[in-house]
Amino acid sequence: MASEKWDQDKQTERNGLPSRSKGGEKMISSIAELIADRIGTMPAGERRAAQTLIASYPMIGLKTVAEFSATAGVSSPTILRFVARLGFQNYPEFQSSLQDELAAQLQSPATRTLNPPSPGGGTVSPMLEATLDNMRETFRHLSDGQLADIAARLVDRRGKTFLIGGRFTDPLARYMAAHLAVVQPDVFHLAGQESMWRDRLIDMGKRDVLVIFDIRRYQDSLARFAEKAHQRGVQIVLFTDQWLSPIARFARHVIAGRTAVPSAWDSSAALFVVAEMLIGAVTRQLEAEGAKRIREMESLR
Amino acid sequence: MASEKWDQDKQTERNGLPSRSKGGEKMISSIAELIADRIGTMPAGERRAAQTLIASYPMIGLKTVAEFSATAGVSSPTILRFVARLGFQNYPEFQSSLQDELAAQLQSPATRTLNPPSPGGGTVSPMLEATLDNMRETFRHLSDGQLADIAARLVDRRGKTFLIGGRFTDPLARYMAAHLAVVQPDVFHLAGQESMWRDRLIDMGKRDVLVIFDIRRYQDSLARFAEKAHQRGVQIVLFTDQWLSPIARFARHVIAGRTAVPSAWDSSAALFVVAEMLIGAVTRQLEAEGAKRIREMESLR
DNA sequence: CAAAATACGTAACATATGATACAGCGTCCC
DNA sequence: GGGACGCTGTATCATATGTTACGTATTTTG
Repeated sequence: MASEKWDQDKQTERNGLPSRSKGGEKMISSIAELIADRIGTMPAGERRAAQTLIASYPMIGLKTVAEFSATAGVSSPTILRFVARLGFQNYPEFQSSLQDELAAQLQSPATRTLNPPSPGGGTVSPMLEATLDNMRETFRHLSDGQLADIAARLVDRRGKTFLIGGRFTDPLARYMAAHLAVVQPDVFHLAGQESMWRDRLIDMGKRDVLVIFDIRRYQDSLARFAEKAHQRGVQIVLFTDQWLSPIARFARHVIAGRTAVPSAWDSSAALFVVAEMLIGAVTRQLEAEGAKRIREMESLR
Repeated sequence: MASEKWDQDKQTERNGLPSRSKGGEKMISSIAELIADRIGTMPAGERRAAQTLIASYPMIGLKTVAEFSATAGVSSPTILRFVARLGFQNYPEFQSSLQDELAAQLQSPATRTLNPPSPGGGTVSPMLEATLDNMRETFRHLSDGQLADIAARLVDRRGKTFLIGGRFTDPLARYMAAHLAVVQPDVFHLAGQESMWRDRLIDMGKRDVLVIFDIRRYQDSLARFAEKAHQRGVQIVLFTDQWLSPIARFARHVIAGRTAVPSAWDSSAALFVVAEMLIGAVTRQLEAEGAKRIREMESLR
């Protein structure tokens, strides 16, 4: 009776990561980091391979060399040179390493939740941390109800929607306008000279909504504009920072986002996220009509 | 754009699970369930294979038939009969299916976390969760070093900086341009008609940097532009999504942000945050000169 | 208990897959 | 502007890998 080992294969003395021998260097604990570390020293083709792998990490690396090379748009040998440069003896060894890493990840979902404790030198991590905190804080003070109200106001299509922003926040207004305009008519982004938008005031009335982005340092021109719009009965939705732009006084809805980050600039990321959610909420509510509209629009392109 | 399922992975028409043809039967959505369903009807050897796979699911299934058979203590043909009984045509097909399953899991970490749907049928929270996850994921694959490299490239002021974006991402380009233009000269945002920017190509050369934002659906016009710029030796920095815009091919640096959220739209929030960090990094490096410049600018206002 | 059917492993086979040699091309440097 | 170097793709090669055929062992059934 064959009590021996079956297809006994040479029992892979599975190596972990390739030798990062020297002391004093930074700790490399995953292939992704290894790549990030060396991507700077790679030639163009291999860098494409690296980027492709990182983009859908690590799945591509588990497929065959041929598939990998195809998605990366390079030849097979380039892929092999790439893994060789990472320090692996051959492709299967590289794949094994990826699998081990995956296995470890799957077993401890905890490690997925947050980044490695962020080494001291990291100039990025503190900023990322701050940004994430900002978002949590922003949403702690922002209920679903409020967002739903605003979304409802934007959906209620008896009037028009105008959007405008300040020096650095105008792109947010544009971003929101670009999306809203797809799902509903009468969405206008106010750009250009102050005199330009002031003239649009004449088109605005009670049933219209004006979305304003204004963070420090608040711009007088925006405040003036907001006041006039308010006088005409326009409903104002204000995106501002935690210190509240003076426009808050005229606004029907105020969204106060946290903006503090360890940088010379304030961060608009939290406001950006709120804007995206509003876009999402509006789109969802318009699903029925919106779908038709979107199809029409597609056929026009 | 709109109306696609949000975590929909482009490629892989790859057969999902084997034919669970009949209606009325219980839904099988993973290979693990499929096995649990059929393990009762399997002969001894295949059952050992099944148990082995379940025990360290799904890693063993990604290895070779030989390794699988060895760990299960059966012969290779038994493994093959096992996967055949599950309904797969051959072993590679079985592996692909496992990989797809894994990829789906990895891409929506939110679902792993098993968060209670949050009070009030909140439409907001899942989106916030997804957004935060996107950021964590994005930065997991993005090292300080890479950002520093790109920042250095932007700081190295022997050339000009051009920024451009797609239909919905152009505001990001604007946002970044607005900030960079404050701390350094020769920053240009390319807007308007395609013909407008194409004419600017003539000003671009080896020492210049072109920052492009391009996410699904990728715009041909941007790709054409990128290619021409690349031919002129312009250094391209690409902000894209995890599926990589075709422009990645020409890019010197690629930043792949996660964009999947439970909404009809893709989210650019992660890219926005990266952009802010880049702005911060550049500003920091230019501190000395920058401070002077900013003071000058202040006095001009 | 005998005979048939099923299950399983051994060994040979075909091929998909990774590895290598080499030549063309672009780039950098002198 | 010319020569050397390095990078990349094509074509070829070796082999690891999945697959199949077949004979033996085991279980099932009348």
